Amino acid sequence: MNYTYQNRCIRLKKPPHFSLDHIFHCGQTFRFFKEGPGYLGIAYNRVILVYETSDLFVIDNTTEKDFNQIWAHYFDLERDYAYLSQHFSQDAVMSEAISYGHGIRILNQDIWECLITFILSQQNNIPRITKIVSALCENFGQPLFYHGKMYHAFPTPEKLASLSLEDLAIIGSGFRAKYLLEAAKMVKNGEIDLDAIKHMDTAQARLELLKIKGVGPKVADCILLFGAGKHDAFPVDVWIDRVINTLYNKDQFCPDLFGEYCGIAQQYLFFYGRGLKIGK
DNA sequence: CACCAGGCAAGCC
DNA sequence: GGCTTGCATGGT
Repeated sequence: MNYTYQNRCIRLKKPPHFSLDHIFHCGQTFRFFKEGPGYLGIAYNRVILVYETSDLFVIDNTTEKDFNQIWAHYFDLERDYAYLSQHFSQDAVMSEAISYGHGIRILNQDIWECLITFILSQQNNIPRITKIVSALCENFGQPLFYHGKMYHAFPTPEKLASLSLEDLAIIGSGFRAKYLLEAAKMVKNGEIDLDAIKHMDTAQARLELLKIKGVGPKVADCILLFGAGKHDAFPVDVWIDRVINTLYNKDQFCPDLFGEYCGIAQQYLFFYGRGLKIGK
């Protein structure tokens, strides 16, 4: 990949179909926040500051090694979104959705973080999910420092498994707290092997995730798509359901319409449906 | 006040 | 198997 590196800062030519605003506002991650010209975020126990210009994508506070081992994959830079956009656009609704949400990419996030944040997402709204995840990290995550300011990593399974319901009350997650603790214990004691799940085929990985209380079909699909690199997972939430009912013939709609990358198509449909309040 | 939020588990039939 | 109901909390 063609980039320059100087002063803990990676600069590369902005990939086609790349928009930080849309990447961070489509509800896939809850750990990036608008700051100055770009976004400050925490992932993989690191703080980064990212921004884009008309022709550059810049990642600050990193190293060449981290860029190559973490961030290039995190931002899905190796994938040909131009081809995918063109492919999806054969469908008229998708063509509109892609135009509306141009530049969305599916981030490759840590699967443990996805498991917990999407358990928290059920029957909840995005601003409040963000608030709860922030409280979770601030109270139980390892401190990280950037420009003299303190941030927090996502808490480990071991840390979360060591907590009680009373400890967790402070994050205000309501009835979901018991699911969090149980999930953390299953990961800690090896009953659930998240790394193994990433190497299973999608159907088998899904069955594994469904063993966790608080993880149903929709949350499992979000974990598969955002945390396990399973781009054929197609999460159906209230917005996708409205889009299908409003803009497609419900009886005929099938995710396979978009093939092995239907999960990426889903993200465009979600952003489009939610943004325009389609079907509401 | 009622209603909703990137659903799910448990209880019914 | 499918259908219904309760669920914590905060925002509108």
